[in-house]
This record gives sequence, C-alpha cells and structure tokens, in this order.
Amino acid sequence: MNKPDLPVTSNFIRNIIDDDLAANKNDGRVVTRFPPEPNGYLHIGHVKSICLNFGIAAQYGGTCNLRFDDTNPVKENDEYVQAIKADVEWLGFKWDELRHASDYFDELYDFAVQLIKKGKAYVDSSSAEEVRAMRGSLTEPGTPSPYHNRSIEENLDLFARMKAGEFEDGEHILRAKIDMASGNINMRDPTLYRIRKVHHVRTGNDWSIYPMYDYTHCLSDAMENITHSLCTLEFEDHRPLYDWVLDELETPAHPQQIEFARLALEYTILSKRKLIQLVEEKHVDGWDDPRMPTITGIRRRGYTPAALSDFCERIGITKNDAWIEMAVLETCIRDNLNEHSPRRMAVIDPIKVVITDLDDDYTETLSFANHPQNEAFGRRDVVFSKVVMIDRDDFSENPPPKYQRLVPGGEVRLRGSYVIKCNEVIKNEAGDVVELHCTHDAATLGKKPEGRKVKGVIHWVSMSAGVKAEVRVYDRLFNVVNPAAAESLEAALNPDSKTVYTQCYVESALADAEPESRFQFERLGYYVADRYDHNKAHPVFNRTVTLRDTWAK
RNA sequence: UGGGCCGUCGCCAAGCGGUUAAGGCACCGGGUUUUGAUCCCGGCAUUCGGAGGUUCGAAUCCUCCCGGCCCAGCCA
Repeated sequence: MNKPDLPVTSNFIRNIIDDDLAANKNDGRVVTRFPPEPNGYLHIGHVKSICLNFGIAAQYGGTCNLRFDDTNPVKENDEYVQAIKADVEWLGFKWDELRHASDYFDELYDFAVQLIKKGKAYVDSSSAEEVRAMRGSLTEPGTPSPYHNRSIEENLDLFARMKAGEFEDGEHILRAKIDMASGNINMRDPTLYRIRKVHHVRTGNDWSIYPMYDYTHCLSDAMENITHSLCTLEFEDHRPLYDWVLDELETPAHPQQIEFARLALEYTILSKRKLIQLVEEKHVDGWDDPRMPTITGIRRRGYTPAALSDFCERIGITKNDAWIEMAVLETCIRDNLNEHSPRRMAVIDPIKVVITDLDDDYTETLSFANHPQNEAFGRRDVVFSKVVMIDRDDFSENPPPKYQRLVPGGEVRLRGSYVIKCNEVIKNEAGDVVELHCTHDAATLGKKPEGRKVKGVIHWVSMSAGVKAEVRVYDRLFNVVNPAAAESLEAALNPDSKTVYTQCYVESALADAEPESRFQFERLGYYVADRYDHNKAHPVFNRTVTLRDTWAK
C-alpha cells in the first residue's frame, strides 16, 4: 500500500541549475520567486508554477519569495492579495520574503532617470494610436517616433513632471530607445512608464505614473537577488528586453529568465477572462465552486495539497505545449485519499429494504475497520437494524449482463453484515420501486454462505441509526476536451456537472465530521465535508472523485 | 517570403554520440479481495515528425523539409 515515492525525474530547468551549481554561478545560491498579479484568483495552472518555484528552492536548499506584481492599479485589489496568500499557504509552501513590485517604485523611478541620462529612454508625446501605427507589423519594421531624439534635458524635465502629476493619462509615455526595426516587436522602443492617475492599494495617490511589466519584473528580480526567474513560454520574446534593461543599468544581479510551458488540462478552462465569465454569468456558484479549477474551488472539492504536488511532479516541466488528461489528476487524488481517508457507508439515492424475518425493534451493533489495509485507522461501530437503506443503483429488476447486485429472488451481501435475499418488490402508483422485502441468512455474519456463492456486496445504512445528509455530486464542468476552443462556453458546459441529493442516509459517525474532513464512501468514491455548509445538524458532503470503475461504461 | 519556440508509445515524460529507448497515466490480460476499490503479477515504441548527411556508432551533431505554438497593450 505504501508505494515508494516516485523518483524525481529531471527536467531542463533542474539541468540548468545543476550546471550553474557545478560552475559555482551565483555563489551556489538558488533563489526563485512566485510573482502573481493580484487581479484574480489562482488556479491549477498557477499551482504548476508555485510547485516549480517553491519546489526548486526547496530541492536546492534555496529560497522562494512571494511577490505581488502590482504595477497596474486599475486591475488589482487587496481581496486578491489575501486570497492568493491563503492559497499558497494552503498548498503548504512558505515564502522567504513577501514583496510587492510597488515596494520598488522609488528605485524604479531612479533607474528610469538613469536610462534617460544615458540617452536610452525618451518621453514620447504621441497618442496611443500613433504609437501603435509607428510600431509597424509582424512583417514590417516600425518607424522612429518624432520624439525619438528629444534632448536629455527635455526628457528629464518631462518625466519629472509626469511623476509630479502635471499631465493627464495618455499624454506622454516613457519609452526605451532600442530598435524600431527589430524583428522582435518587444524591442521596438517598448513603453516603460505610463500615466495613470488612479489610487493604488498600497501606494495610495503617491504616484501618477506606473511602470510596465517588462521594465519592473527584471529589476524586481535583480533587487531581490533572484537567481532563476521562471516564467511561462509567452515571455520568451520578452527575454531580450529583460536582459537589455539589466545590461543598461547597474543592478545587484542579473537573474536568468527561463521559460516553461503553461498547464493545459483537458475539459478545463484556465483563462482568467473565461473564468470570470463563468462566475459572472452564474454558470457556477462563485470562485470557490467545487467545479472551478481555482485553488479555492479545488480545495472545496476535496483535493489535497499532496495530490496537487504529486500531479505537478507527474506532469513534468518542459517547453512542449502539452495537454494533460484528467485521468492524471484523478489518479493523484485517488492515490492520496485511498491511503489517507477512513471508510464510511453512505446511501445517496435510497431505497428502503425491510428485513422481514427480524423483529421490528431489532438492532445489532457491528464493528467495522476504518481502513481495509491499515489497522492504525482503528474501528467504529455501525448499527444494523430491521430497516436499512440501499442505493437505487444496487437493485435492478432487469439487470444488465454480469450485474452483481440485488435482483428479485436474488441474494447479495450487505457489506460487513448478512447475506439477504429479495423476496418482494413494492412499487408506488407510478411504478417506481419504493421498498424491498428481504429475508436474511443469520449464518452469514462474518462467514461465507453455505452451499452457494454470493458474489455481490452492497453498502447500506440503517434507517433508524443513520442520519440524513445532503450530498453534492460533482462531475466535470465541460463536455469537450478544449472548452476554450468551443463556439461558446455555454455550448461546452456539461448540464449535469452538479447534482444535489438531499435525502441521503449516512452513518451517524459522519455527522460529527469536521468541515473539510475527507472520507471514502465505500463503493462510491471520495467525499469531503463541505468547508462552509457542513454542520452536525445539516451534514453536507461534496463528491471529490469517484472510485475507479472497471465495470461501468 | 519578420522574430522567438516546440515535435520521443493513445496522454505526459526521461534520454545530452555507444543503454535491451527510463518511469507515470491510460489500456489489455491474470491473481488476491465481504469495496466491481485497493494490492500483486504480466503485456504494451526494432523505434524517436520526415528526408538526406557526418560518424565505426545518431533520438542525441549538421542540412533541408513538414507540422504545431507565441508575439504588433500606454495588460501581466
């Protein structure tokens, strides 16, 4: 049951670091950072980056900072900052230092002044449209701005006045003076600063100009003495600019930017815009809906940090645009929960079973192992009585081939209890089965039945001793492998992604479960007591994932 | 016919000039089992996008070709 940990497979980033260490680059230090913009909730794609950055630091005895890339005050707020911190902590990672790009606004300004003094930056007073037109196209070079040769004195004066708030949004920008004919569009005199007369969560109204990502990120990395700045593939084209800024300025370090492929998960959407759409159009019940790929949603679904780390280790780090199958993620959570969660019995969609050859007030207390392979989980009492509930799926009047459950006239084992035989099927006016009358074989408690084989085993809950509960059964949110490519989100949605059962019966022990405690409901899957809605008076469980099923389908 | 990047089993992914081309997921058998779960055992790439070339030797080096991804925010 305890399988050895998967060997840590190498990847190109670990190889680079191994080489750096061998060459004693950075004095043998490894410092990384996880740099989210606080403009939304973190999702499983970020988990890949978090595990990479914090994981690399841990594996090499280094450190990892959490840095909020808060350079665009119009999109960012503190709610996201708090949520991101909570998510990273829940994943189990500890940042060395908590930083904000806004911590460096003064230094960043001074560096910009230096660039101007070197003749490497200038104030452009063109409109946004003019700048765009002059940038050229993918196949045509750009043309220099009429402000390209402004004097250093005038640039200094204008930039100081931009900072002082003398101009309105859009009147001027500060641009790097690089190469308007570069094949790499990022090098065609990129914008360094823009005027934004808006309140910033942390710096208030101190600034009326804000630095751009490309200018800020490399300098923040350098000031934090980051050794390896890991980011996703779309920033490959930005690396020459990252290096240009650090080469032009005297900084404490010149970190190495390395790019890796972002996560793509089948049947899932990870674009921030579309995630927002799901929430705003109420296709889900909020950012922490258990069907959401957000960390907070995945958490509420019942996933564990260990399963997510395992997932990241299994999918690896490369530059390939890979699509990961859901089965990989599901295997990770099943493995983790199989080993760590106690077993219980729960009936989601109940049918009443009356054991007719038992007295009306008959009860018997049975002892069940909490885990079939691990005695350390201990045992619990389960009450058996004359009337028990079984799941509707476990009875069939017209069974498919190889059906091993209860059928009219057939026998089945009630898990941990007796073998029963179905003698009578009671239906309502509509023809639905509402009750089964069975007899039990008293000689089968803890023993195989005499003279015959009973293969089926089904779970059950005593009607009198069990407690009512609500169970939310979740399935994938989308029906198509790549929902982002669908004509519309609506068209891709799985209409049956959430089914709520309110008349469930669970073992009485389950009512006392703490929120977020996880169980295997035997033969069904893994379930978690809802983080917010579960309580003793109203037990609520979410289905995390089903058990592997090699029979169905 | 602008620049950057990627192609190893159905899906991931090691491999870095000499290995029988790791491993995981999935799948297919078989065994154990009072969860159709778990666990165990076995199977699953004569071949590395294609074609040439270099070499005693190529998935690994070179050339060309084919396929895919990213970039024209005063977003990150």
